[in-house]
Amino acid sequence: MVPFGRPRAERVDAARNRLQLLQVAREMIAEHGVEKVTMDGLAERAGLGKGTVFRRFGTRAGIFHALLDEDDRAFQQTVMGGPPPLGPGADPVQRLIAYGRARIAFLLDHHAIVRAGLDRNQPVPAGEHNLSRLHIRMLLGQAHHQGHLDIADLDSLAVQLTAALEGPILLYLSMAPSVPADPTPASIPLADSWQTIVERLCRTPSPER
Amino acid sequence: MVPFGRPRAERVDAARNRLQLLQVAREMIAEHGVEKVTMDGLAERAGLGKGTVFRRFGTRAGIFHALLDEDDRAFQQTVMGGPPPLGPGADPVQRLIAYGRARIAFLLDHHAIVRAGLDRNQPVPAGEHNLSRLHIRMLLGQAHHQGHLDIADLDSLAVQLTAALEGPILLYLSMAPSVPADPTPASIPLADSWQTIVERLCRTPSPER
DNA sequence: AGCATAAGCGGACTTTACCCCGCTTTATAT
DNA sequence: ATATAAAGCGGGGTAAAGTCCGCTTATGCT
Repeated sequence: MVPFGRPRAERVDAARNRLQLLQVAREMIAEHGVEKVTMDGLAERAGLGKGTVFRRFGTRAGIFHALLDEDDRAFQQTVMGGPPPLGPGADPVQRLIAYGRARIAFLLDHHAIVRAGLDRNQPVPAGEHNLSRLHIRMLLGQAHHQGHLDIADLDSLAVQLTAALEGPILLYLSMAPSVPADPTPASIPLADSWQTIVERLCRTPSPER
Repeated sequence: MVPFGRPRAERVDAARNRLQLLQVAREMIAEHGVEKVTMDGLAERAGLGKGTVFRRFGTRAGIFHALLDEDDRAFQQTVMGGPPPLGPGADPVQRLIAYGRARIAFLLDHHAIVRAGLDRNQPVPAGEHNLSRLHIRMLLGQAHHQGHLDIADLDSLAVQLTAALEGPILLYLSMAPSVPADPTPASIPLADSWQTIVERLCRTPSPER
């Protein structure tokens, strides 16, 4: 009588609508940019009611959050299962450096959506299970275990490194509507100084720089 | 005919209203918290029109920005002219560490206002003339000049250190409406790992830790 | 197949940030 | 002292986020 464990799978109409809304949202972003995506407009264009949109995503930021999640999954795949140094197998310090470079590129690629996903009520899409923070924390733990690092409070360090990595893009980078062409040039100084920070923090065994 | 240089000083009625609005805003924050400060409510309680509020502050975030500026001035004073190691006179690396500790405490003290001042349109109160970034940049320059630091791109490094310092509070720290009592305990791990980062980045001459 | 129930749905309603523009007040030049 | 132009002021108007609640539909059980 009470199907306890599972909260009853998502209804098929709900799933269809969710996908539909995400799809329409991407179209609207491609056509007019994130600023022009309104809840009313999205609902109307998808042929649904506004209540439905809010039920699925809770808040405007939630839409962009869901959008980012889709793309993030591919990124996580290469981090968790791809080839070294990004994927497993390489030295943890090398992986940290590679992760930072890849993450900066990813965030710049998606920066419009990332920023639209910020919500001034509620901390950040990232409070507890921020994947960057978790991954950085894990690599710090491994580095520590292998003797590259002798620091006590790895948790706080991970928080601050995550902020150092993502903060510039989330907070400071001009969100000028110009998403001109090549995000790479902007990313290089950030990536280089990320590498510097990591190398100095962890006495890297092979300072090949 | 055209008083070129100066853009004609602020009118006295405007100045009076500005102070009045700031004062009333503080009262409303003290009574019901930042969330309850609405533009209409503020205008009405100050006995002014809504248009006036927007003219003075441009946006809701602008109010909190102005409020923070007032308190920030005192903080800057102690940084620019107070006793070492926060003020001038101490070793730049020691000053960096002291600055981080002081800044974390300041931000936690004001975190409700700080967060209310964030605006999802427009980068951050901080894009170009973020005082933290500027101060950090200056101290890095001094450290470099004194040979504590041999890094090329001090500008990017300053951006990332600023994010490491302020990001956790701006982004990740739970903005739970509970601003319970003593923000200090939360600040200590952050401050300690800030010190760690700075010390490792700059070959501190006297690692007294 | 039929039924009970939880989930989904829609759109009117409320709240709030922000815009606009005609009127008033202040500061300056003569 | 008076004229004039710029700045300030007010409050009604718009748009968009988010809430509510009665109606509809899928789902799982028998």
